[in-house]
Amino acid sequence: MGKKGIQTKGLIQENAYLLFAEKGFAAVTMKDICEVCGLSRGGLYRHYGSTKEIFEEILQGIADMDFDFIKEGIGKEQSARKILNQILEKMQRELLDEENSLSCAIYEYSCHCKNDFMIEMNQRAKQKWTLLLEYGIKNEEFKPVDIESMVDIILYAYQGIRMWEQVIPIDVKTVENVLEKIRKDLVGDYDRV
Amino acid sequence: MGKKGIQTKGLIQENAYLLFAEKGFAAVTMKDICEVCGLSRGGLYRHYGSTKEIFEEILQGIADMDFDFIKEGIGKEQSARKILNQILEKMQRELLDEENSLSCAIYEYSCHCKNDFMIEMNQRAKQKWTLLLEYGIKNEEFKPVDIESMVDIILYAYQGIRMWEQVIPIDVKTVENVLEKIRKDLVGDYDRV
Amino acid sequence: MGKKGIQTKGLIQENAYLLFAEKGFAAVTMKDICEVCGLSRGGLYRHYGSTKEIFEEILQGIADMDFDFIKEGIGKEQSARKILNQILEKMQRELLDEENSLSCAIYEYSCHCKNDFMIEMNQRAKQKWTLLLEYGIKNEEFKPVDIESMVDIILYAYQGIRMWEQVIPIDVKTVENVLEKIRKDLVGDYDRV
Amino acid sequence: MGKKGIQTKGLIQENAYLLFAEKGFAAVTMKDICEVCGLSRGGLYRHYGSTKEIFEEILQGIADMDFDFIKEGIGKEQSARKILNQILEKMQRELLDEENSLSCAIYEYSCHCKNDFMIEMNQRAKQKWTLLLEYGIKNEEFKPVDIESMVDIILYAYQGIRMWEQVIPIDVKTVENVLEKIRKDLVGDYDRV
DNA sequence: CATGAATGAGAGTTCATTCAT
DNA sequence: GATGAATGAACTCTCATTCAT
Repeated sequence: MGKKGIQTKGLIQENAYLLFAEKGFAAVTMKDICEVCGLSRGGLYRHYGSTKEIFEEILQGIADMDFDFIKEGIGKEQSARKILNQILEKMQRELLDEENSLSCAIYEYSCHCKNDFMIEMNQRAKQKWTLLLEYGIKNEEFKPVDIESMVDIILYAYQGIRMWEQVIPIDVKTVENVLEKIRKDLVGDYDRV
Repeated sequence: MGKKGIQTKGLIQENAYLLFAEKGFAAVTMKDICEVCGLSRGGLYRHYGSTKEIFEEILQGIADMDFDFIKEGIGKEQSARKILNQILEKMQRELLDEENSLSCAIYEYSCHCKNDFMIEMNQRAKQKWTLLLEYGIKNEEFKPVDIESMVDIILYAYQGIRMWEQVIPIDVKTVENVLEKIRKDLVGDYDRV
Repeated sequence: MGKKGIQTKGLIQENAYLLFAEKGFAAVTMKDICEVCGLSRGGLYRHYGSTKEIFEEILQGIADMDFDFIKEGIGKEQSARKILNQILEKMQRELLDEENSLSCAIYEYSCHCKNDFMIEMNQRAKQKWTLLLEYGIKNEEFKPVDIESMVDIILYAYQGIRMWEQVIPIDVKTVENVLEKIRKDLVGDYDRV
Repeated sequence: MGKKGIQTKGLIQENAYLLFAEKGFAAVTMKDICEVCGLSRGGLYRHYGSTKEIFEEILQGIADMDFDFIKEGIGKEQSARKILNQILEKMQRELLDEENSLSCAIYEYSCHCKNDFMIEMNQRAKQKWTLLLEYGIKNEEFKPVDIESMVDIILYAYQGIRMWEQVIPIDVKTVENVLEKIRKDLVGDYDRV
């Protein structure tokens, strides 16, 4: 594939992303994508054979950008509380930027095209949180919670909000409530960095 | 509308339910519903003008069957812990019966047809849990948690699982973990009814 | 057919008339007629098998009410000019009451269901005018015009206006122009009754 | 739009014209047009979204070819009588070629899709005739008739025949009668070019 | 007589997909 | 690589028409 081809693929991904964020997965047609990309039918098909294919490449791109700073932080022997705060802040930012969220689309995609993509994503997230909790508890920075339960509730509450905010208006307060409860469950009331 | 008509509407709802549970909302066509109901095109259109219409009637039916036993329980001055256990058991049953869950469909529907239905459902659920927590705390059956945070995390964790179990395999353990954590946060380790 | 049946047929004709006047012939469906009559499908079909059937009965009713006062007038040896004025006034009234005109519908019907109905109507009209012109010329009340040409131009100009007023706004002036020219061609400028 | 597209549009217009002339406006479906054009459904929709759209383009084409030789003739200071004879001959040719007349279709179209197209066509025609009559009277080639009445009767009689010949058989004689009367009203009996 | 449920044919419309240019 | 014309399948929706009640 030449330089031009790669460029066009990039263009397609960018425009398709916005479309998926806006309309979900199933409602987006190849025709729609042609239009937002200013590309002809044949032109699009030269690069991708279906919306599924395009979507999967977008997902792959996202997965690759995942937050690796947990591992990094632990490697650098940073404070567990500091890492926790960073994550919670990142989560908050994401939860409040509902606009450009692919949540709907990802969910629809997953329901329709059963595959292991989501399973992997989920496992990765679980692993990271487990790592962090073990690290924090070992260092006596976190309370000795039941790690498994805690990780489960963190992840599903996060995902729950992430998805429902597409459907019902969720105010900042709710997001703060949930994140704050997580923080308290882990570090108690002592402090807040 | 005669007796026959009501019967047919019921038939349509039952069959459509299964279809929506299986395929989500958007992927179901009027034609599909015709087929599963053994009804002709015109016959179906006699009763419903769109999948949306059918889906909304199904949702309404569900909403009407909502768990009112919280209010009842409080009215009868039952133990808060007993009520809690009942709810948690109900939630568990629902979470483990992923097969017939409309979660996907509801979510898709909500994303595509923005309306107040979900908002109402959410508010109702919040109200009920708030009621229960206030009641339990007042009676000193529950720990004096921050009610708002607790309710938020309960609901979103529940919804998070409910939805993601359509996408990734969730084992019984996870469900138990989450529900158990909720129970512990409220009543501590003392007992389990 | 019982009394009730005749009543219902009358009801159907009245309501269908308005519908045909409003929407033309082809655009009216049996369903539409059911609705305006407040009748069920089966109920309507008991009386008429198609819109064509209904329309033809309506037309028959109209044809029967045709202006027979030309013959009457001549029989009573009335003045030809007086009869002419009566007819022209009647035509004017009809041309100005475009609202309830079946023109569109009749035309559509005729185009689609070629039959002799229109031919008969046309011939009858020609006969009557010919009669009147012969009578008037014989009595030296009318100028000695070429009867055939005159009758043709009268009838087609009338029909032309009748139809086009459904499509373009025709002002009173135009109607008066045309009718006045007919009068002048026949009786000259002497007088106006 | 490429060369191929323009070709196809032309093909569609030609074939659709014949269909409209045969069946009127409303009775023609997109499917019918597909068939006569030997085009697939999607292929037709590529170019036109509805029969209305196609019909309007055909009408536009006709309007553009309108008889401009009145203006030309006057510009070249031709004899008014000569111009009149040309027009009358053209009208006669049109009135006798009922086969390919869009009259029915235009009328139906106008009844159903009220718009200014017909009004414009009508005004244009009136203007031209008025121009000619003024010119002829000024040059003392025509009798000093009342221009407005005369124009009205000419146009509506013409339209009347044009439309009714779709419905009732009109013989050559009738057409000649009407046109001859117009000629006589204007130039008298002196001569015939 | 009248109702309204049901059938089935057919029109409108939209797309994924292919292909000549 | 890219264009846009064309195909054909699938879906939505509307009716004429029938029939059990």
